[in-house]
Amino acid sequence: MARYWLMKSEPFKYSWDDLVAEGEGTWDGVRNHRAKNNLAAMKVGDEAFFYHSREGLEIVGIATVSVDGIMDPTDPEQKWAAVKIKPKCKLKTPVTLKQIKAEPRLADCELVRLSRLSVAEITPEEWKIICEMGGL
DNA sequence: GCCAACGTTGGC
DNA sequence: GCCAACGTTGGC
Repeated sequence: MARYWLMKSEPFKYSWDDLVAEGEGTWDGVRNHRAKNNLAAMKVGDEAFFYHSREGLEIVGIATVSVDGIMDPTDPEQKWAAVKIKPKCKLKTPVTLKQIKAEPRLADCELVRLSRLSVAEITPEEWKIICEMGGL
């Protein structure tokens, strides 16, 4: 069964619009073991929220994993994982970090608990709640 | 721009 | 193998 994720990106580096413009993006450059484990656990067809960090601080869209289990092309030692993702749809209304923190049912999610984790897992329940908050 | 949280490094 | 120092990330 498909799992759900949340991927953080700084919009001035790589934004949702960049992903849409390219059609498919490689999620690389992750240098955190926990995030790497999450990346390695992703399978084609899994869905991920696309979150803008540092600026915006909100979930803007949903992407699907199109290629899983690849090596990070930016890593010369080839020990870090990466995946490719494609944009699926935009949220009708972005869900901000503020809203997520204000929602008691989302208090335990990795995004809130581990604010510095760039790739977090989202449970199916949390996924549903955030989708509803985003107007989907 | 600041600072807290976390990960990594290196001396012992 | 412990832990202090340092660097980086990300929310504010």
